[in-house]
Amino acid sequence: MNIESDKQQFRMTRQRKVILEELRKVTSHPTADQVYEMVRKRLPRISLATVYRNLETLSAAGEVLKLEVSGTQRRYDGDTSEHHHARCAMCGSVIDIPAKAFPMPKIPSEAIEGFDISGYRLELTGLCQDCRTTKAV
Amino acid sequence: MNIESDKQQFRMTRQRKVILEELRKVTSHPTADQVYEMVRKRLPRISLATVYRNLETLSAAGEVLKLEVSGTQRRYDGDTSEHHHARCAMCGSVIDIPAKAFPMPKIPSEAIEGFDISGYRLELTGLCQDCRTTKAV
DNA sequence: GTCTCTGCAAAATGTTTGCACTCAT
DNA sequence: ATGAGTGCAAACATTTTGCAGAGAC
Repeated sequence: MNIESDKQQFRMTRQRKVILEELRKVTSHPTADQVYEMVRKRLPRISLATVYRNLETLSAAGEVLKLEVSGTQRRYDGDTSEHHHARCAMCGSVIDIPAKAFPMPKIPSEAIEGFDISGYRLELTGLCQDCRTTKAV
Repeated sequence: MNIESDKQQFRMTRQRKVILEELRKVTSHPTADQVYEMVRKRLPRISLATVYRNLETLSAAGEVLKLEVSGTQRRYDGDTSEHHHARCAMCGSVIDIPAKAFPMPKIPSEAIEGFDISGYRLELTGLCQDCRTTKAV
């Protein structure tokens, strides 16, 4: 096997570049179709399938995070640094929580009950500021 | 409005009873169609829609938990006591982790960055015993 | 008898895939 | 020039819903 064989395989297409740029711009954790709408303003002929494929590719490459939060739709995050997510029970929006605002216990190095833990995913729930100040429903 | 008006509205139909019984029997966090298969052995004519409707009703009533774990399908848990879940990265199975095996920090009473936290959902990831002992893939 | 619940089928939702063409390398 | 990437449409998987009839209360 060639030493060069594991070089960059991804082609930075216009679509991929714009998707990544738009995702990096926002902190709103958009769904695939929200990304589609954002990107469509710059590339009107892009298809939703391309958005899905690129979000998959970019998350596999570690450029964006694929979030598995509550709700029916998957969400994507352009910020790959360590942080938690909080989801508003009322409006469903997802905001970032800095890791140090809610420090997690260390993962035990020994297996818990036969399960070897390597990581965790924490989703906080509650009410966002908007929904709290607009309590009157 | 009548003082009696908020009495029990749920009818304990045969279908609902069997679904609850089957879910209480297992610790495997089955998906809706797995529940369907379990229940079908006792009620061959039940429909998948009825299973979905009853899982919804039972979770709204607090009798079972509707889990929002990673993956494409929703899972249900007949055990409503406090515990975490760990999902095997290899086979996708979900097991229970007792709350005291992985104690969580207290939720700060003050809002974090404008977000009023009321709860959390923790999903541990790693390898289950089966997949660890069968490392050779 | 009333009104919730059921089974069935059809619809809705979110995501993935096959294919011929395009374009980054 | 090559093959990864694209747009389109169609397929797919999961969940929800409309409706007429059944059954719990």
